This record gives sequence, structure tokens and C-alpha cells, in this order.
Amino acid sequence: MADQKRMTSVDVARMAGVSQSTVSRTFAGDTRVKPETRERVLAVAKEVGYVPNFIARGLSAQTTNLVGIVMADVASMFYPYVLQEFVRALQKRGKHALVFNVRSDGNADDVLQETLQYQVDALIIAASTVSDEMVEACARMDTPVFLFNRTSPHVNSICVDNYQGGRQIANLFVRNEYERIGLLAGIEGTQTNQQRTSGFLGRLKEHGITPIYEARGDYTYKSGYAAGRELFHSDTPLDAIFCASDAMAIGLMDAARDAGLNVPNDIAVAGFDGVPVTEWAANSLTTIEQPMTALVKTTLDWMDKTLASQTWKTQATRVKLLPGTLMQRRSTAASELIIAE
Amino acid sequence: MADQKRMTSVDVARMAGVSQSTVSRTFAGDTRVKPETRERVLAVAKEVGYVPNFIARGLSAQTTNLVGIVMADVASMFYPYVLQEFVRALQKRGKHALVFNVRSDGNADDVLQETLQYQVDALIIAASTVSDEMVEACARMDTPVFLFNRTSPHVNSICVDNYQGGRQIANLFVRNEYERIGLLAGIEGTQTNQQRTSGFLGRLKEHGITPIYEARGDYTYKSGYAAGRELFHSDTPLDAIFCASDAMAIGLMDAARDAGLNVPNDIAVAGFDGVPVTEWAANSLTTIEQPMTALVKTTLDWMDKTLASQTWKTQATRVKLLPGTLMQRRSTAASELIIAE
DNA sequence: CTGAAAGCGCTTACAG
DNA sequence: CTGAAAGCGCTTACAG
Repeated sequence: MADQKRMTSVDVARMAGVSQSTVSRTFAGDTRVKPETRERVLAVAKEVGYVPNFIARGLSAQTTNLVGIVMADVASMFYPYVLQEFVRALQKRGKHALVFNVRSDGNADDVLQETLQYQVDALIIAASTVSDEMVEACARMDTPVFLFNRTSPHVNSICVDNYQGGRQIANLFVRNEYERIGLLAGIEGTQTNQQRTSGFLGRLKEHGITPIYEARGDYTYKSGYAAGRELFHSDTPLDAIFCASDAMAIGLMDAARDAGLNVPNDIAVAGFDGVPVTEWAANSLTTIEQPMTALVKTTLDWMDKTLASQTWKTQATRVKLLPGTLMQRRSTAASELIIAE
Repeated sequence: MADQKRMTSVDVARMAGVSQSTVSRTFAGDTRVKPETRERVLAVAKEVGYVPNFIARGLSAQTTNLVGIVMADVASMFYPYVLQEFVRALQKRGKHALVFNVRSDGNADDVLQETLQYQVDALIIAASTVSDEMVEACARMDTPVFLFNRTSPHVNSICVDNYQGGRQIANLFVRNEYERIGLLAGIEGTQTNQQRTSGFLGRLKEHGITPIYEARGDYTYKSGYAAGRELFHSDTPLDAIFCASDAMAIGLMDAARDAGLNVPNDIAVAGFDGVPVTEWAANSLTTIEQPMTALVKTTLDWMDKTLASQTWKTQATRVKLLPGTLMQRRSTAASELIIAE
């Protein structure tokens, strides 16, 4: 039980009677190694508990299999699932997630430097903005960058189609013949909010409808609840309201209930994101569900292809938009449906 | 804009007219470097965009500043916050999180190997079990391991005091003079469930009370809702019920509402964990709040101290329990209080 | 199919 | 205060 030092490929080589190169090749899956040799090496390695040192491999091979993931804080209810999905999917691809956190109102520059120092193979930035200089710095390090759920003309981006989602909600409202319509927008100036609301408002306008009530929240439950209190204490009866995030929509629904109102009979509510709580019985919220698995898969497939390509730095920046799915639930059910139930 | 290759300390040394050692020392914060030299090096580095390569540093210095975090999936509602807190706190300490995911029902062995190959300085395992052999393997790699929110006699562990939390809920129930009491337990055989329920049941027994209703869920909202439906369709009126997780408690409350019952007037409900949704107006759930920040800080302080110590491998394994905080909310409010409101 | 050897980009005694 | 040099544990042409 004395302090046996860490085993290295040299130790294994000596014990197996081969060269260090052969040990290395064995673990790299080099098919040129003779099967018997390979087995002998593996046997010795197993016996002494040797596994390759990825840090040394990274330095030597100039590729770490590390992917940096920069996330804003979890306030949004959506990101924890995104993060988990990335971690899992990367693991399956033999890569690993080096996770960084930034404040939701900051940009990612601060931590990007550190990420690059770990020689990550690629960088995924979710819910933060990056400066053009930083993108330049990443290019100098040969590190491709992907913006997740945000778009930029200067960075490859993957995002749900927020604009189209807003339009889908508007279409639903029109189909359900709601007339007195409200909008609870998200944080002013954020791209997400701008796209969701402009899709919604634009489509309504095409039908000659203008919302009679507009308020603004910060995407949180709390702000939705507060907006709801204000709305329901005013004398502005609405047929329906679209909230730019699920959390706000649920807050607003709770405020409605506290004000003695019934959703959807007194007011219909729709959200955006499709987080699990929207399915909860008490909520049953109509929403645009983000295609999370597809978003993550698209990002990682793109990343893999980029890493395999020699010429990615010369390729034009692209934005990939994936459609969300309208989930119609009780919060916007037409009354016949409710009765039929 | 030609493909300038990555800058190294050798390049900077040449351009600054010093040795590579001096560049290295400058970035390591070695105080022996003469201030003027230091400034010159830093100026050149900045100009050419040089930053040290952490992978090379890791290989050379035998310490990566990487901490492996192994997490079960986010089903529990609690882990996303834990993960974010760890990532943030590690960043502040100049370390970084290499995150791995395991299925909630599996143990962490599968991914531990990979973690070790990245030469992480330490390993934090949340919500998974580890085999003794794996702990042994970590010790061979000189990698200290910490179990988070689970305890083990063979691994250093940090956990909320689940047993005491269960007792606190029982105390509250007794104080509120609830007599017909129910329990919605979590997954059988999990340590968390065992401790929470045995604390609760033990304390009740001391008061001569035996629950008249016991059911079991899997910690999720869905299982809580299902248990609630069953309970409220049976003829077992209860004064109060303790659910072993917040998610189950909220599911059960929603089922109560759907059955036309009022919480707390018809039935009082208490949960465990203190996740943000318990504060939501519609829920206002009494619960034991996990001291998340303190749990994370305790873990990292312990880790830092361990890494600084030469003798940690000879020290006895310890378990650190932190008390949770009883948050009394509307779901268990005595009726007078509600009227007084 | 295998080995000897250079090299990845740092840290760190050692010498001055 | 600074430099020359060994070494961290791998990968990968190159030679056979």
C-alpha cells in the first residue's frame, strides 16, 4: 500500500516487453498493432491500472477533446436542460464539457480567455453575447465558436425560430377568435424578446389586430406574477395574452387564479420555451416548445463537421434556425373542448 | 491575416529579449522577476495575444486546476442550482468544472475513469454512488473524492441533515396539532428517502403518533400528482402530509386543488429541498430548505484544504452534515394565521 | 508490425 | 534576479 506512483506508458511498455510507442498505439486504437501484442499490452495495463493521461495526449496531439460551454445563469428555467443535454451528448461523442458561468447580463468575453487557455477544441456559448474581438481571438486559436439560442451575423449560430414561434401563437389566437389581446414582453433589447414579440405582433397586424394591453417582465415567474396582478386589478379584460417566456406565463396564470379568474375561460394564456413545468396539471400551458434535442444535435454535428474540415475558417458564417412546436394545452382551450372533456 | 501560429512562451521570450523561464515566471506570478522585466514581458504578450497554455502547464506542474463534477440527471429540480453554484464558486477560486453526467439510477464508476484521465485535481460526485474499488482507484491517482448530498463511510461526504429535517417537519405537524397524518415517501432504498422518512416517523412516534396513510413516489411532480389523485379519491381524510421532495409536494397540492380541496384548510402539505418553485405564489410550500451555498462552500473549502495538505490520504473519512432551514409557508399555515392575513 | 527519437509548451530545481 | 536544461507523458513522422 506504499505510494505507488502513477503508471505511465513507459512502465507498461517495460512490463509488456514492448516499446512505449506500441503502448501508445494500442490505446489509440491503431490497427497496425498485432492482435497478440495488443492483448498483452492491454492485459498489463489492466493489471497495473494504467489509463492514458489525456493532458499529455492533449499537449502532444494538439487536441484535447474538451469543449467549452459558456452558460448564463439558470434563471430562465430552460438552460439547466440545455446544459445537461450538451454534457450527455458530448460524452457520447467522446468529448467532454468544460463548463463556465457568466452573469446573464454580461457578455462572455471575461471567461472566454480562460476557456481558450485550456485549448478547448470548440466553444459553445449559450445566452451571452461575444465581442467581435473575442471571436477574432478564437479564430487565432483555431477554435470554432457556436452561439446557442442567439444569433449573430459574425458567429455561427443555432437558434429556435423565435419569430416564427411568435407568429404561431398569433395564428392560434386568431383561430380561437380572441379579440382583446395582450402581450407580456421580455427584457427590452434582448434578441429573443424582439423576435418573439415582433413575430407575434406582425402576424396579428396582418389580421388587423392590435393588442390593447402591453407590459414587460424579465422572463421570471415573479415578474409574470407581478404583471398579472397589475393587469387583473386594472379594468382591462382580455381574451388572451401571450407571454414571452413560460415562467412569466405561469406567474401570470397564478395571479389570475388569485384574482378569482379562470384560465382559459376568463383569459387564455400562452408562453414560450416548453419547459417541463408547462406540462404540470395545474399549469397545462400552451407554449412553443423549443426543439432542445435537435438544437443540441445540430450544434454538435456542425461542430464535428467543422473540426474535421481543414477550411472552416474561410467559410461564411451561418445561422441555423429550427422551428419550435406549438403545444396546445388547456390554457388556450376553446370552451367547447373543455366541456367535451 | 495569414495563418499566424499560436504564440508560445518561447516566441514571447525571443521578442522580449529574455529567457523562456522568465516568461513562465512572469505568468506564474513569481515575485522574483524584476518589475521592469515583468512589464516588458507582459507588454509583448499582450501585443501578440499570448496567454499560457494550461494543458502544457498541467502536464508540467502536475496540477490542472480542473475539478471533475459528476451529476445525475436534473430530474430532481435541485441539481441544476447545485451545478451552477459549483461552476461559479470554482471559477472564483481559479479552478474549472469538467462536468460529467450519469443516469440517476446508475453509479458513477463508468465515467470516473474518464474524469481521472483528465488528471482532475479533485472529484465531486453528486447524486450517485461510487464503488469502493473506484475510490481506491482515485486514491492511487492522488485524487481526493467528495460525495455531495449523499453520505458514505468510505468517502468524504457533505450533506444536508435529512434526518433532522424530517424531524423538523414532524415537530411542525405536532405543534400545529395535526392528527391524521400522511407520508409520501421517495424512492425506496435511497439514502435520502430513508433519512427523511425515518427522521419524520421517529419524531412522530416519540409523540405517540403513527401515520394513517403511506404512499411512495419517485421524487417527481408526476408521481406526487398521481399519489394525490389516489389519496383524494380514497376515503382517507388527512390533516397533513409530508412529501419527501418539493416536486412531489407540489404535484400533490395540484391534485388536491383539482379534487376541490383547499391547502392548507383541508390538508396541510410539507415538502423537502427548498427549490425556487416552492416560493411561487400558487404553491407557497412549507419545506426544509437545503443550505445550498453553504453546502457548496463547505465542499470547496474542504477540497482546498485537502489539496494543500500532504497527508490527506492518511486522514480518516468524515461526513459533514449541515442543517436545513424550516421554511413555514401557507401550505401549513394554521387557520388563524390565514384569517389574520 | 515495431522501435528510436523529436517534439508538444510549459515548470522547476540548479547554478550563477 | 535570470538562464540553461531536464522533464512532465504522450503522439507521430521516419526508418526498418
